[in-house]
Amino acid sequence: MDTAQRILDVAERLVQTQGFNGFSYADISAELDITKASLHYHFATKAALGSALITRYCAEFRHALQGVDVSAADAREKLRRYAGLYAEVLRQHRMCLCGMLAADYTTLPTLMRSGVKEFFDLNESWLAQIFEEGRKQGVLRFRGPPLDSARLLLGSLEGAMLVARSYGDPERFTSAAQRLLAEVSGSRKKRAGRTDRRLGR
Amino acid sequence: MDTAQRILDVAERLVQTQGFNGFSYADISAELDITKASLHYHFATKAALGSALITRYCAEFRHALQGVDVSAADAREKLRRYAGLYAEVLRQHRMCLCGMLAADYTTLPTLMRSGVKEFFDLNESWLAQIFEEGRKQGVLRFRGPPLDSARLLLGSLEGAMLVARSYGDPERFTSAAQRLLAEVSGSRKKRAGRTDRRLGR
DNA sequence: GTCTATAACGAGATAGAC
DNA sequence: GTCTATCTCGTTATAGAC
Repeated sequence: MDTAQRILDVAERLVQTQGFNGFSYADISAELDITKASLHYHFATKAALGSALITRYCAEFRHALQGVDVSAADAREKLRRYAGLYAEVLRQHRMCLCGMLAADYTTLPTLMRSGVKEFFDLNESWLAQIFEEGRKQGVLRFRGPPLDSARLLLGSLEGAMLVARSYGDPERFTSAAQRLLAEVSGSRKKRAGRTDRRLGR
Repeated sequence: MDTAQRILDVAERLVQTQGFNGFSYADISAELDITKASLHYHFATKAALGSALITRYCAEFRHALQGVDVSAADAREKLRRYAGLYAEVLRQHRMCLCGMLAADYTTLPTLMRSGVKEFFDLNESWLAQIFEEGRKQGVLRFRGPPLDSARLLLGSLEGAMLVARSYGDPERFTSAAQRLLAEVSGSRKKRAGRTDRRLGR
């Protein structure tokens, strides 16, 4: 497999678990049995490595969102799958890459800052589109502009991940996510024997 | 003023803006015109400094919550004030101390990890109490156990802060917080000329 | 592409004088 | 309590051989 990709794989996991200031080239070097000097051949600076991480993460996320678009039945189901993407990340004991970088934000090089915002923009515009679509189809009921709901959902899921990970308890996330989806999509039903719909896998 | 407190003040701001791995004793030293060696006199290790930060932050937060308890009229108003506490932190371009430390969680010494969870526990149990009180008084309507609502609100506010801070846009937070409070407290009204209730200050 | 070797610097921390 | 001086180690990054 491509060395650059293997480096990105390890670095990605390290950032998602320890933050951008919580790992070093030495950590990657140790895991891949490649010297630090070789790492610098592939990614000259840590800033370059970080930017590459974000670019790849955005591309993969875009792809995942397209997958949700084509496979989910309606807007409500798309939101469930979207939350499922986050749940899957958390299941690997990771934080969202850009959620983590948002914490490190003020210490990041300019290019990485832009990348983090691009990720959020990408998520917000996709979500806004889903909310708009769901409102039109009558499957989602919510107040205000779709973009507001999109931002609320994005921020809330990031925060739920952040806290849940500290407790090492993914169930904290899925519980919050389910409730959040119900609130934000305007479900009115008060069912006693409620079917516990799972988020993703 | 007490030197130890001045050190804590600077360190607190640095953690809230740059993360625990994003600042050093040298940074504090430069700001206070005190040598690094002197800092070590007050806080022997960075871990000790970190633990002291959390302890003080928890105490101050506990105090703030008591203030909300005695001054706010009803449960709904208490939640608004609670969100206002977060808004005030963000206005200073800071992240919640423990929200930030939650990102650094895996790299923290054990004592600090416990402290972060204590902070979250403190918030959750206070919020759960408010939700329970609000339900009893009939001013809040929500589904499920009060603790679930508490966790949802805590995580969502932390996440909204995290994202809003990246954009340097506190309005992103207040907007999300208002909507969140409406959803989580079960307001049903669809008002056209809605009074825009401010969060705090 | 990968290596050895090393530079240049900053980190957390300590010894001991004042 | 605060200082100077220093230690040790880890950090990002480079030079140059293979």
